[in-house]
Amino acid sequence: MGPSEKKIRMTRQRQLILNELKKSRTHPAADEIYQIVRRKLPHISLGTVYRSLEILSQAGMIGKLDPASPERRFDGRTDLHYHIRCQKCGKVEDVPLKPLSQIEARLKKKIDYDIFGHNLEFCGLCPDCRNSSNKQTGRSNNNHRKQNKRK
Amino acid sequence: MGPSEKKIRMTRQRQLILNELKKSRTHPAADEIYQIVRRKLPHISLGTVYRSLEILSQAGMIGKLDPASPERRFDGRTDLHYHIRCQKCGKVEDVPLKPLSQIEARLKKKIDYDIFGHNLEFCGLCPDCRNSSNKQTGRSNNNHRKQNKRK
DNA sequence: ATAGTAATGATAATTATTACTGATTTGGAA
DNA sequence: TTCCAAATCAGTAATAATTATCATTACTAT
Repeated sequence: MGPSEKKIRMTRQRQLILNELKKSRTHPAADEIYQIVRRKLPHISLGTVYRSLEILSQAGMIGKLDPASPERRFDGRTDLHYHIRCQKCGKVEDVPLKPLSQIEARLKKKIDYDIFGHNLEFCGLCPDCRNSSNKQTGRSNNNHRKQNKRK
Repeated sequence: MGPSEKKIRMTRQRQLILNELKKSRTHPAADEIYQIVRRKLPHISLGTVYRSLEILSQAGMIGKLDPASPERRFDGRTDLHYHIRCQKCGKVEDVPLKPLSQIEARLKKKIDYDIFGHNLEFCGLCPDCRNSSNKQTGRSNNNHRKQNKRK
């Protein structure tokens, strides 16, 4: 279904991580999963957990809550609007869609939360990146990482 | 408008950061803003940039693209669904809303991107947190930070 | 002007994540 | 089965983004 699904080797570690994640309803972070799986597999390494989560999510077997960039971004606009992020170059652009003005009220009727706002972000491939290399390399395409040359 | 707006002191640094952010259409990260503003204020510190961005966003004068938690979270569900995150305790829950099945097609008509998916997240206060302390302390309420006791 | 508070710059510390290394496991072909 | 190359592992070091600390400087309101 996703664009980059591969057949992966299902090791004991990956199977266990996958099972625990399927059981859980709490959307755990890597370290929480690590704490859980090490109860059954005490020698598992945190690195393995990170790698497995990445592999499983690339295979479409689990979801990432934040498929976004590693650094936080800011916005001069304060009116409600939405964004699209290019999977390849990481660029973020505003999107010409009207705000979903009803959606918070609709949700409010269904759950007992105070609701302050919402965020909608699209994920895609920008025209530049599509044209520059039509065929993707097959590898993950989050090659946009900063280098924080601290002097 | 937002829940936690305060009158803040508008220093030269904050004014400059705000101006540059208003000018920009690229949703820059802290370090990019730092690179820009230091051209006009060469002695500004990166820490000041981070602090100012946080302050300005709390005052509702700028937006954060990712008001989310610092760690990436994973999900056993792979079908399209949405989440709400409690501002106070950081908990994330699934939300009983049908997927916005048309919205990607609607956007596709307006922009020249390949679109792969979208993410919708609500921001709120869960019943537990609302009831445990009705009055907020006035300070920022992202007190949910991990400690990664490495060993 | 002075006192008190808040913000700054410089730097250190923390946290989440990724990269590296050599050992181990895996699945397919002979 | 047995061998082998490739994939994966555990353990650890390194990196990147962010936050904390702290002494100094700049505002603000008396």
